[in-house]
Amino acid sequence: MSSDPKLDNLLCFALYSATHAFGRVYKPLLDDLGLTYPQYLAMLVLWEQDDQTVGSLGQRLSLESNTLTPLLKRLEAMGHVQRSRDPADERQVRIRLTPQGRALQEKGNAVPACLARTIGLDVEDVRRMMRDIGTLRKALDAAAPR
Amino acid sequence: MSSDPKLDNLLCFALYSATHAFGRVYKPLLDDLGLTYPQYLAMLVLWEQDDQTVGSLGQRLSLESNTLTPLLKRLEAMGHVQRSRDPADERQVRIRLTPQGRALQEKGNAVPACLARTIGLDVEDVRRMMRDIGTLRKALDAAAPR
DNA sequence: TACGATCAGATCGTACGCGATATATAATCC
DNA sequence: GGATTATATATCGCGTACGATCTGATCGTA
Repeated sequence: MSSDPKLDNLLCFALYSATHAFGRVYKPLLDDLGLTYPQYLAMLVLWEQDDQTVGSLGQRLSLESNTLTPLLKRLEAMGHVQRSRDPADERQVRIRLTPQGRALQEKGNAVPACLARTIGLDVEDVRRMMRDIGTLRKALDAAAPR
Repeated sequence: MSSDPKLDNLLCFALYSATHAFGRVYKPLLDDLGLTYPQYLAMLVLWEQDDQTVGSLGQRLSLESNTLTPLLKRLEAMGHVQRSRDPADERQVRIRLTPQGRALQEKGNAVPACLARTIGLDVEDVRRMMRDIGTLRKALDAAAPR
């Protein structure tokens, strides 16, 4: 009834492949900061809102502690964040930016704009894609309940 | 001059996050086939065109031998493909489907349609996203020459 | 033909993602 | 208040991604 699925017809592959391509473009810029892409995302979240738990970071990034804990330990080893148990609830670990981590924000903020210039996308196209991907996200999250 | 970049405004994060969400939806279906998502992509490419080199598979998937070699060895260990040096050019390794690997295609072909039903996306939306992501891909590839 | 350059894969090390499980703390219920 | 359950994070194992490097095969050219 329907023809065989081809790689190039699959939305999932288009996304998968574009995501990796994005990573390759980000790489040289993030090398300047000494961060990997996921580390940069975590720092972005902390720059938006300091002093968060591992859980709230994970919710923001759709990542679990099994991914975040080692990543955050690396950020701590680099001196960008400080990890400490919340005295009020010892189960939680609060992540706080160090002065060094806060200082990195200036360089970090410049990255997306620099990238936008490099890639040179139409603003309206980007807006439309953000909307479409948002719709997709909702459908995907509904299909794979946590 | 411009405000600080926020996670939710970044196209790269939308893509990154949607890609992972897609993976979560694929997981249970691919578990049935005993394949991971990248392994499934490799099989898709081979179902389209059997008897390819590691390099041509890599070009198709935008992956290098450092990723593909172990992945293909796993597919070989599972009995889905056969890896052998090309006698005409011993540098190349040709990947061929085994009867078992070919037999898997029937189940494999059903996956995307099943997924489409589960997610229930509008066909026109998908078409537009494929176009937009194609444009993006070109811009990204131009910005990060191999 | 001989030798340096190039090419195709493979190997190694690091860092994600994530399923499964462990551990410790808090909340709940008799 | 003591046992049970739930919650937050950590640990472990496996499979990608990918930079850097290695190995072996082929090509170019003198």
